[in-house]
Amino acid sequence: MNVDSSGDRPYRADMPANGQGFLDSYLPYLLRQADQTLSAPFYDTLNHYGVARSEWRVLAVLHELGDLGVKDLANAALSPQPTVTHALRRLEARGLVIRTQGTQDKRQRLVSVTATGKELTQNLINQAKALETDQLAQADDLTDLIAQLKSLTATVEARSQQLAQNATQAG
Amino acid sequence: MNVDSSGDRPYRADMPANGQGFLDSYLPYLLRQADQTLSAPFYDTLNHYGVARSEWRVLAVLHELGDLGVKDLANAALSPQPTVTHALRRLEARGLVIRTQGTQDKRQRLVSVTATGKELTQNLINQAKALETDQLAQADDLTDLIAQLKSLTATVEARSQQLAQNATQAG
DNA sequence: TAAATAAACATTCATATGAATGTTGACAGC
DNA sequence: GCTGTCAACATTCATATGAATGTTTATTTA
Repeated sequence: MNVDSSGDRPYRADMPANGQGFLDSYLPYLLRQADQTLSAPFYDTLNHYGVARSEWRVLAVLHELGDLGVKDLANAALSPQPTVTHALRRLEARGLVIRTQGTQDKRQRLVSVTATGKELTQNLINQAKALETDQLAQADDLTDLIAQLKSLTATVEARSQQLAQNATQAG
Repeated sequence: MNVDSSGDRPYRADMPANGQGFLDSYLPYLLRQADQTLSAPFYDTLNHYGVARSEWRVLAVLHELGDLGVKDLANAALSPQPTVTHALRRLEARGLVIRTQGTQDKRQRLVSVTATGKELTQNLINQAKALETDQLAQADDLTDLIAQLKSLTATVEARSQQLAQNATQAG
């Protein structure tokens, strides 16, 4: 594991040599490292637009899935519900989304993106795509990696469900 | 992209169908999703020990690499320097680490883990390993995935360096 | 060597985060 | 139709986070 004391690259580290450590092959570490390395330049973009990361995640999900309730939004945005509610309040204050009362279930709040919000979202997505394209130009083919990530998540998710099931039965 | 409004699984989402969206194949999203799905149970463990995530990252890195200065620590822990300094203050207050003045460079603070800290770290790592083993029991072989992640990070990192280099020359 | 510059770490401070909890509405059993 | 239970979202509040900046020591330059 090489930390590179000299170069000026915050948030990152390489870790080859040093024998077989723990972190060296700890998946969450590697996943987070890859995420940060890929996302770093895009975070500058978000900063430029004054958009928090939680807000970006909400916008991206709404773009992907259309109008959604807060719970589904939180699930898809990989964020806790209160974090999403806070983000929505800020986005609504900026006129980027609107929350309407649910028709069936009056507890629900259906979140939709305004025209302005859609424009901003599209800009952000374009930028994200452009950055990714540039970054991955030199990289190997990724279809395999993507498939493995999805499979991994699905498998672990299923396992977690199974455990929750058992816990419920056991009481 | 299926959000699953019913089941009770915060922080997660599956996203198959719905055609080819953006998020659906956006690597940072998939990486973060995998990370969260894998890490979720371990976060309960951290909670149980009263250890913040940033603190865990610091301890894990120190375990892996031995005594380190704050900057190298921050790099390897994938965290900003102020975050690490805060974490260190808390860890030091709990008697889990100590900071000593650097011998060569008196600006540096060499961070080392106390006996208590090492014990706690070992417990946490054992728990992380146990959880991971259980989670990945059903999963396919991961050596390939790990290699791809490392390669991806290295490639993108190199590209980023290259850009920084050009910027400096141009400046 | 004095001065300017930069590097390592600490500190300040505004803000995002999320755990805990509150509020409102749905829904089951009676 | 009541009553209890649960679900969806909002709110409160203590805390982690990190950008900006300060302080101290190295290092370079004149």
